[in-house]
This record gives sequence, C-alpha cells and structure tokens, in this order.
Amino acid sequence: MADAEYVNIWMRPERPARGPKPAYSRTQITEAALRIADAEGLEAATMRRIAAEIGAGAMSLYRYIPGRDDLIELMADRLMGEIDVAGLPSGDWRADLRRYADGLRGMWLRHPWIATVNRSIHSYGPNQVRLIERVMGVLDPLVSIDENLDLLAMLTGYVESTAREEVGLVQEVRRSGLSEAEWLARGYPRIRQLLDSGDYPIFSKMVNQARGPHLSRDEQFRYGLERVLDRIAAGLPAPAGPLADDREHGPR
Amino acid sequence: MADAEYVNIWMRPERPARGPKPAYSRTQITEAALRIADAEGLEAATMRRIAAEIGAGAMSLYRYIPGRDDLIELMADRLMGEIDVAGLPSGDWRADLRRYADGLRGMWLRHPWIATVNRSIHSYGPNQVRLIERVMGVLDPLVSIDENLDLLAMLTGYVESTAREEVGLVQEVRRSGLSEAEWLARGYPRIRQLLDSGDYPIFSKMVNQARGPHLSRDEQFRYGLERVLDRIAAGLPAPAGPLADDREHGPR
DNA sequence: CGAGAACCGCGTACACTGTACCCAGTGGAG
DNA sequence: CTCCACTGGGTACAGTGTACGCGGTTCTCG
Repeated sequence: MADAEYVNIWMRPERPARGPKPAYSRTQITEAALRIADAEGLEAATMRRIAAEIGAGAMSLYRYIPGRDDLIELMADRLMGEIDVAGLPSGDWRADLRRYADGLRGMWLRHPWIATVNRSIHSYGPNQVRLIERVMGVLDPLVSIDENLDLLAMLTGYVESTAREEVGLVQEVRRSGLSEAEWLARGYPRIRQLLDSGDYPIFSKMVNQARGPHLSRDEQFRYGLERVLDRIAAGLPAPAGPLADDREHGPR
Repeated sequence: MADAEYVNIWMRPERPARGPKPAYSRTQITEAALRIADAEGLEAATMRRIAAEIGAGAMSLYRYIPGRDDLIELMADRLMGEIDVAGLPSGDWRADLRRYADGLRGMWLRHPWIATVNRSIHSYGPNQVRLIERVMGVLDPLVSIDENLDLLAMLTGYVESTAREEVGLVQEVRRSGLSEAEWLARGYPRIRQLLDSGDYPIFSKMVNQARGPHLSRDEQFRYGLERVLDRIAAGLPAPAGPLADDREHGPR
C-alpha cells in the first residue's frame, strides 16, 4: 500500500482547473520528443533535450507529465494513431487486414525506436484501443473472440517480427555513428572467420547464397503477408473444440 | 575513419600473452551479470553491481570486457547456449523443430530481460551460430536455403512474439515493485473507464469473454505451435510464383 | 640474474541521466 | 481586495558508463 493515489497517465487530466495558463502542452512535448527519437534514437530524447527543443526548462516538463516513462507511453500511442484504419470494417476482410498490416509496418519503419519499448495492457492509450477495436471488428462477425485474438496475434506477430529485424539493423548502424557500408564492413572479419573455419557449412550457404537479388524487402514482406492472410482464409481452425480430441472442452 | 582498430568482441582474445594472472574471467563476469539480470532485471546489472557481485572493483571489469554493450552480447550468447539442440538433425524434422521451439520459449521465460536486447548479425556469438547451423540443418535437405530462412523466421517469430508478450508483463510487474495482483488492480480504473464509455464493444467483449479458462498459456502455445508446424508441413510454397496460392489444406 | 615492458586491480573523476525540492511570480475565485 | 493553486524553472542529488592514471605483479629477454 505504498502510493495509493497512483493513476494511469491516461486518466490524469492534462490541465487542472485554476492557475495561470500553461505555456506548453502534452502534445507539444510529445511531438518534440518524437522528432528527436525519430532523428537520433529514443535514448537521445532526454528530458533536457526535449525541453531545449521546445525552449523550456528541463523541470517544466514535469508540470505536464509524471515522468519519462509516461512520456514514452504518450509517444507510443501517438504512433498507433498513425496507422490509418478509418472506416475499417469495410466488408472485405482481406483488404482490411492488408491495410492494417501495411500501416503497422510503415509505422515501424518510420519510427525504429518503437522496437525498444515494452507495451502492456496498462499502457493502452486511446489510439491503441481504437486500433484494436477497428481491427478486431474486421473478423468479429466471422469468428469467435478467441480465434480472432489468435489470428490477429499471428498477423501482428508476423509484421512486428519482420519489422523488428529490419529495424534492429538500422538502430545499430545509427548507434555506431558509421555509414551502413562501414558498419557492415566492420563485421566482415568475424563472418570471414566463421566461414573459413569450415565448421558451419549451412551458415556459410546462408551467408553466400541466400536472399537472391530477386526480391526486395518490401516484396518479401508482401509475399509473406499474403501467405499469412491465406492461413487466415484457409478456414477457421476447428470451431470451438480445440485440437483433435475434445475431451477437455466440457463447460465448467 | 574514426577508430580503425575496432574489433568485434568475439574476435578479441580474453587473455593477452604476458603479465600477471587475472583474478577473474569473462565467463565469471558474464555469469554474475546473468544472475543479477535474471533476479532483478537487466537494468539492475550495472557495472558497479556486477563488480561487487564478484568482489571486484568496478573498473576491473574493463580489463576483460570493452564495455557494457559487449557484456550484454556475451550474456545473450550464453543464453543461446541454453537451448538444447545436441544431435539435432535427427531425421524427424517435426520433432526437431518442436524441440527447438520449446527450448527457445523456455529460455525466454527463464530470462525475460532478453526481450530488451537487440541482436544483429554482428553480435552472433558461437552459441548463436551453432544454433543456426543445427536448426537450419533440420530442413536443409528438404527445402531451398531461402525457403528454409522463411520457414524458420516464421517459427522463431511465433515463439518470440508469444514469449515477448508474456514476458513483457513480468518485466513491468517487477519494475513496479508490486505484486502481480496489485499491479493488475492498478489498471482496473482505466479498463473500467473504457468499458463504461460504451465506445468499444469489441474491446469489451475481449476483456470480458476472451481466454476462457480451458487452456493454460503453455497449452495455448503448444496448440499454436502445432499449427505453425502444420503450415511448414503443408508443403513448400509456390516456388517464385506470385500470389494466388490456392493450395490451402495440404494432405494431413 | 637483473631490467624493462606488459599487464594487473582499482580509485578518482567527469559528463550525463532522471527527477525531488524549492522558489518567485501569476491570475482566476471568493 | 486577498487567497492560493498554479506556473516556469534553477539548484541539487543519487546513480550511470567509462577515461585516465596509479602502484604493484609477472613475464620476456638480454
């Protein structure tokens, strides 16, 4: 029973009733932090730096935001708002899910730092909730709520894990301060060592032969995406009875 | 052309030729850091804390490790070594991949902090490379290298994205310093607010009805895993051909 | 065997982080 | 008018990663 008066950032009103007019605003601060994080990574978005960006003193930010973690939640939810799902249950579920997936991927590539933030149900902001509502609405008339969750987890998992891989590289290149070519070159000796050892024939094949020049990353993503959508289309998995034997399916 | 003499941690020998005998070792330091990270999270594993754990001065660690980032790479690779893939191309590809997936998931659940570290090809340590070699060896005789990569990306993506979700909660609960129940309770007002607004009927349905009590998380994982394996079994995707892959339910 | 170099553990110091606390000033409520 | 809740923000503090340099130890080589 430490701090009983804790409240989530989404329930904490931005402006109280009385007093002088604030000079800044939550969205202004969030936007400034976003600009810095996009340009130089999340760790560059320090409180002092953000404050400087909007011409404020460092401690002024705390009049608007309880702490840095909450600010990051605000930023993350701002990003969810970038995914365009207006009018989403359109009737064509496949087109709808494709649009969601493309939007999610685009957002990740635009804001690589999102890979480093943990999101839990507590941090669901208005944009995140609206996104869930819209996207789950797509399959809601067709499947049970549990199946809906499973299928969307599969879809989102696909998009995020592919994006995470791409974005991880971008992050690390930036952190090194080198150009991408220089950064790659820096790793060659190690790779060479592994290849020359002769102990890893399949790994060698992967490095040397894989990823022929025939498909760009976007094309690969799209192809894989269609296969995930195929998987969804392939028909709902066994209705409510799970696997082969439905012995533990009895109602409790 | 800043620091031309940079070398990867994996190419940097632990001990030079001459001089007095070191009192500690890389593995000892890595193990200590691991213990702290497992117990209190990665951010608790500071250089001073690790040094104290093994009874050394903070700066002594830098005789063994270039910096904290490299130490984290050592830790991550140590974790990869926990995944048991001995004698892995056994002939039964399905059993092999299941074993890999179970091992990967187990490792994640044992070391939740792995969710916060970015791994790129440059950081592949010996255990990671050996893991790749073994696991890719499973499907290598059956499919092309590109298909192999795609299929394993799907499998690994499934395991990691489900584990990431579970583990994210654990992380956040710990960071709050509360019990899991208290932490959950802290979020209720917000959820209640969303539900009471009436604007999110599907979200409400999700919160109220989803995840019936019939399946534990492990069971859910295993069920989903079998479906991913089914997908792999379903036959190789159309070669380089575009979409419209109308093969749905392959032979079972 | 003795000298010098290479290495050891580690104390001090620095730049930087998030943020607690405090201040003087401001402007709406009574 | 008087309150006083609020404002922006300066100072301060604990804690971070780590550069630098010290005196002591141990190996190599003449």
